[in-house]
Amino acid sequence: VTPAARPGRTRSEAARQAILEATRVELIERGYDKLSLDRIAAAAGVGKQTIYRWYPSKSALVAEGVLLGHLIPGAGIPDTGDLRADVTAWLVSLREISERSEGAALVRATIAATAEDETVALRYDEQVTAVTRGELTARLVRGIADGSVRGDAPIDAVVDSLVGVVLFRIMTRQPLTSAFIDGLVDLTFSGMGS
Amino acid sequence: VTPAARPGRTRSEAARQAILEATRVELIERGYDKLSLDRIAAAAGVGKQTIYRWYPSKSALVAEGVLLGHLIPGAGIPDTGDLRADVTAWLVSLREISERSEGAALVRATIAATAEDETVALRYDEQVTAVTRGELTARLVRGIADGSVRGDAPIDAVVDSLVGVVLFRIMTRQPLTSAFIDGLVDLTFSGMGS
Amino acid sequence: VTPAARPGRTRSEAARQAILEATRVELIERGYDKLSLDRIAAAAGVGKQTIYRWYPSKSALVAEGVLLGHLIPGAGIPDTGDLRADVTAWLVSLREISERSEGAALVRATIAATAEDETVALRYDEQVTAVTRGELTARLVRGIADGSVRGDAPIDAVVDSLVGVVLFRIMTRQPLTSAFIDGLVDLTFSGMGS
Amino acid sequence: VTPAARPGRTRSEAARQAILEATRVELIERGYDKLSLDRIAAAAGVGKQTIYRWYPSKSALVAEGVLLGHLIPGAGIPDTGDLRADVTAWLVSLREISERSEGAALVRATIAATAEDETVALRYDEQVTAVTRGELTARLVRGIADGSVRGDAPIDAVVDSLVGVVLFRIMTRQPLTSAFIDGLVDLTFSGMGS
DNA sequence: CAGTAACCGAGACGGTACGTCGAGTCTTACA
DNA sequence: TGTAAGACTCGACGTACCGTCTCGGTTACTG
Repeated sequence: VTPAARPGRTRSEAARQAILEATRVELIERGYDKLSLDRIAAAAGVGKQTIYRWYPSKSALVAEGVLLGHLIPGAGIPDTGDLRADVTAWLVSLREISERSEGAALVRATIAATAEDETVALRYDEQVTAVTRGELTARLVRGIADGSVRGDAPIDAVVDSLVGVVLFRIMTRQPLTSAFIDGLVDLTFSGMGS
Repeated sequence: VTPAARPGRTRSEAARQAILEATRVELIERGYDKLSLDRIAAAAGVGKQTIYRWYPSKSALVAEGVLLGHLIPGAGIPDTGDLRADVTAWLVSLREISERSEGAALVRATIAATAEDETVALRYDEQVTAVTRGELTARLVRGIADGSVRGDAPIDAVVDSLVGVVLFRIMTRQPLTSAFIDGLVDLTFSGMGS
Repeated sequence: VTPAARPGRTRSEAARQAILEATRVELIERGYDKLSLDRIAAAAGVGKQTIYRWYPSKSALVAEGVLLGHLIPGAGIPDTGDLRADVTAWLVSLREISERSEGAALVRATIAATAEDETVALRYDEQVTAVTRGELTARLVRGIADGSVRGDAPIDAVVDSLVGVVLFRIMTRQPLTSAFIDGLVDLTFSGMGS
Repeated sequence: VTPAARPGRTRSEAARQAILEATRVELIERGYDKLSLDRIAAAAGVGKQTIYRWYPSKSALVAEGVLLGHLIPGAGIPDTGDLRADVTAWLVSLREISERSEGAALVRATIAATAEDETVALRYDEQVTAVTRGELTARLVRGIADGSVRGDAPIDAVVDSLVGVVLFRIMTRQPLTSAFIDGLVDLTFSGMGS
C-alpha cells in the first residue's frame, strides 16, 4: 500500500511517535485530567495543530497513546501446560507492572479516561479487554481440553473478574501481594463454596 | 464536646448541602472532568469561595459529594439464610443502580476521581470498600457457620473480585446481565476448576 | 524596517482597536477604578488573554487607550499672530472638551491613572505634556520674535501652570468659565504685581 | 448640645483613630486603588463592620483619612511683610513635602481619589482648596494694601494656578526645583508679557 | 441593679473581578 | 500540502476584596 503519493509534504510519522511518547510522559507525571496539549506539543517539538490532525480530541489521543501496546496486553498469558501456574505467573507479571510507579500511573490514567469518556471505553474494550479475553479464553479452552477446567465454566465472568480485580486494586492503591494473588487463584479455581 | 465556640459567623450547613446537591447534579450531567466549580456555585446560589472554604480541591468535593451515603453501600447485603441467593440479590440490586443512568454516571465519576486522586482513593476505601467488605465478611462468616462456605475461603479476594468486577463492567459500559451475574455467582461458589 | 517576519499568526490590529474603543467607553461610563477587563473583553468581542498580550496591566491599557490622540494635544494652539487671542482660544477649546461629559470623564480617568502609576506618568509626560510644551514653546518663541513676550519668560512655568490649572479645575469639578479664563490669561501675561 | 445620651456602648474613638492611621499607611505603601479594607481592618485590629459604621464607603474613608489635617493646608502661608519671599517660602515648604516619599505618595493618592470620586472632590474643595484660597487671599489682600499686588489681580486664577501646578508636578513625578519655583514666582508676579 | 440596646472583634456569606492556564481553531512563513 | 509557531475566542481556575450579615461578648444608659 503506497502512501497515496499526494502533493505537498508527507505527514511525519516521527512527529506522531514524539506526540505519543510525550503524552505518556505527561500521563505518568500528572495524570489524565491535568494533561495539557500545549505542554505535550512543546515537549514533542510539534505544533498543536499536528496533534489535532492525528487525533480529534484529548481523549482520542490518550486512548491511542496509552493503549497502543504499552499496557496490560503486553503481559501475555504463558502456556506451560500447568494452567494454575500460568494464571499465577500472569498475575505476578501484572503485579510487577503495578509496582513500577510509572506503570500504576499509566493504568490509573487509563481507568480515569475510560470511566470519563465513552469512546475511550470502546477502544479500551477492543484493545485490552478483547485481547486479554481472547488470550485467556484460548488458554482456558486448552485447559478444558487437558481437563484442568470444567467444560461449563463461565469464561466471561472469569476474565472480567480477574481484570476487574487487578484494576480495582491499582485504582484503590492496594498492593497486589503474593498472598492476595494466591487467594485469588484459589478462589478462581476452587470457589469459596464448601 | 462543645461546638468549638469560634468567633465570627457560624458556617452555613445549608450552603454546604446546596453545594453537595449541585455537585451531584453536575456529576450526573457532565461527569468528573467537565465539572465546573463556577457552575456548581451558581447552581447552589453560593459564592465560589464558600466551596473552597469547605473543600480544598475538586476531588475532595467529589469524594464528599458522591460518597456520603449516596452510593454502593446503600445496597446492603441481605441475609435470608440462603447465601447464594443473598449474593445474587445483592448483585441484582447493584445492576439496578447501574441501569439508572444517573447511577452509572455517579459511579463512573467516582471511579475517575478515585483513579486520579490519592486522597479520594483513601476516602473511597474507608467509606465504600471497607463498609462493603465488612458487610460481606460478616455474611460470609455466617455462611461458614452454617456450612455453605468453606472455612479457609479467601475473603479479601472474594470481596475485591465482586466489587472490582461490578466497577469494571460499569466503567467499560458493559451491562450486568442476569446471565453474567449467574456465571459470576457460579464462579464465586464453585470455581472454574474441574 | 521589515515587519519582523515572525512565525505564527499575525497579531490582530482589529482586536487591539476594539479593545481600545471598549476601554474608552468603559472609562467614560464608569471611571478608572471601576474598570473591568472582563467587561472590556466582552464588549470588544475579544478574549481576556488578548488584552494581556497587548497591555501588561490595567494602567498600561488606560494610558494607551486614552492618550493615543484622543486627548488634550488634539487641541493644538492656533497661530493668528495675536498671541493673547491664541492662548485664549486654546483655553476655550479645552473648556469645550471639559464640558462634554465624556471629555471630563476621560481626563479624570487619565489623572487617576497618572497619579497612581509611574509608567503611565511617564507616557503622559511624553505624549501630552511634551507635545503641549513643544507647541506652546514654539508659539511663545514666535511671540518673543514679534515682541509680545519678553525674552526671559519662564516657559516651563507657563506651560505647567496652564496645563496644571486646567487639570486641577477638571479634577475638582470646577467649570472653566470665561471669567476664569480671562483672569488666567491676564495673570499669565501681566502677572499680579502692581 | 449634649451627645444625645443614647443607650448602648459608646463608639470607640480609639478604633477610629487606628482605622485612619492604618489607612494612611496603606495609602502610602500601595496607593488609592490597591487599598484593601480587609487589610486596613486587620492592621487596625478592628472589625470590618466598625469601619463601615464610621465611613459609608472606601472613598469617604480616604477623604477623611487623608485630608484631615495631614496635607497641604498644614503648610500655611507665612507673612513677613515681603510677599514675594512669603510665596516663595510657601512653595519651598510644599517642595519639602513632595520630596519626602510618603508625602508625594499621599498627595498622589489624594489626586487619584479626587479625580475618581465626586464626593471626595467636594471634601477636597472644602478642606484643601478653600482653606488655601482663604489663606492666600488674605495674604494677597494685605499685599494690595501695602502696594505689592495690583488691586484688580485675578485671585482665583492665582490660587488655582499655584495649587494646580504643584499637584501637576507631583502627579507627573517632576521635581519642584528651585529654578522652577523661581520661574513660577516670577511669572506670577510679573507675567510673561513684554 | 437587671434589661436591653448599641457597640466591639471576628469571620463566613453571595458576588464580582482578577490574572493565568488550557482547549480547540485559525493564520502566518517555511519546507 | 504539511509543519512549527503562535495568536485567536472561550471558559474555567483559585485568589482577593467588597459590602453585608451573624456570631459571642462588652459597655453603658434606662426603667
